[in-house]
Amino acid sequence: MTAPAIIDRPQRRDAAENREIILSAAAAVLSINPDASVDDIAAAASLSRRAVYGHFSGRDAIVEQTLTRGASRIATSVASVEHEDALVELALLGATLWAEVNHARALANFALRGPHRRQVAAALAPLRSRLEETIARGVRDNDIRSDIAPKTLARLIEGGALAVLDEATRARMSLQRGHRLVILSALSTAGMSWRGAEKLIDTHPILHVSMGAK
Amino acid sequence: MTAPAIIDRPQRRDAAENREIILSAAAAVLSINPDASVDDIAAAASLSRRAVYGHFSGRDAIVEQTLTRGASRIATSVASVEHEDALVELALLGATLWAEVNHARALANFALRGPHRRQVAAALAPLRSRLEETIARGVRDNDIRSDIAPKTLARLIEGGALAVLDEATRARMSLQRGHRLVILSALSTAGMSWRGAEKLIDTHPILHVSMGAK
DNA sequence: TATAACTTGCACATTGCTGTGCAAGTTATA
DNA sequence: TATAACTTGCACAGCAATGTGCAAGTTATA
Repeated sequence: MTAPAIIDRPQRRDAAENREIILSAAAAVLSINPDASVDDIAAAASLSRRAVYGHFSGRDAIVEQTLTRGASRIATSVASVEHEDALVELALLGATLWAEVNHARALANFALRGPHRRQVAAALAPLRSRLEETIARGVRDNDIRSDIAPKTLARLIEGGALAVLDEATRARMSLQRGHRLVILSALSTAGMSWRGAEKLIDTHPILHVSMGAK
Repeated sequence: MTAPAIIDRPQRRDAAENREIILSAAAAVLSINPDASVDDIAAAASLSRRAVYGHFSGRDAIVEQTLTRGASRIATSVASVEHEDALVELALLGATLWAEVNHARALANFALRGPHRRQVAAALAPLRSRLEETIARGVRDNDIRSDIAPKTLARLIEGGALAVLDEATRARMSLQRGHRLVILSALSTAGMSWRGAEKLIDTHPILHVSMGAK
């Protein structure tokens, strides 16, 4: 016999894939039911519960990873949004959220209740501060309502957007329709009349279907 | 000895009171955390867990009663709302919801997830159909936006209102401020410009502080 | 193709919550 | 004030979910 050398092989490719699959499944399942069990997640990932524990130390770790992941995806998208017109920028922020519906909803489900509140709040901080910034600018430019404090207004726009995301999911809305609806919701809450909002969208090609970045 | 007559005394007054206290506590606790345990509810009611089981057959019964109760309170309030101007009526519906914040939020927490979905949906049906009605009338009168289907719009207004309720609770907003904010949110989502919404409120005393009914 | 990486299924201990029984108190009220 | 109504605390069984160990498979890859 040759030497019984202890060889360390690298992680197998399919294992790494499965890890991703689990996180995707978690995002999908948790966005519907934030109390979903490890078994539920495993089933959605077409893996055994036991295998899941091979990838994550426990349910909390899965939730944590899912949230961190969703938050950073959104943060990244949000960072690249910019426009001279605060209203257009606001609309683009809404569109960004729409592009990440599943992640956004998973986050939203944990934003209020449960022991992950703080973590989620921290993870969403970039989006929120960005939103407040844009709103403050819009108020200065007289484009956005001044009868509600920017901080409060930011929360209301955020809440309204999530309501749209829920309704869009529930009604299996088309991508185009959902895209436009999130934008309309944000602009309306920001103070625009509906005709004004429609017009703004129509006159800015960047707000149409494909949105700016990939 | 006299006859060992088996006497049936009526329920004691404090017991009936305790039942009410439990339901109030449940509404408060469940509006914050829909997964609250029987122990949490008992603690909020300043009673032992065991005593709670003396009043209700189980957690489900408590939840069920709480929801039914909240729904009927809201349904009653909603039924008395009426105004020739659809926009004003919409605003009044919002104010009604505000007057029942705790119950409304408790309901909302169960409207989406869990096995009580159907029950809650059924209980909220009157409010929703009323909302859709009012919206449809507003659209006919050219007072409400026509770019979003009335059914969808109803859901968005509902969602927006709940977002306000959440934010108002979180920020410990004053009654007046919350009242006005819910109305503003509804009118904005309905398509009004913010100046238009402010003006509408100011020109209709019925939309001010004390709202119509008690 | 040999082998380590990975998955699976099962068993098992643990935890937290539900719901019930009972004995010993406390409190409203006939 | 006697007594039934009510509350309390404790013990206990049941259940669902978590997290771990292990033996026997399957699959990627060196």
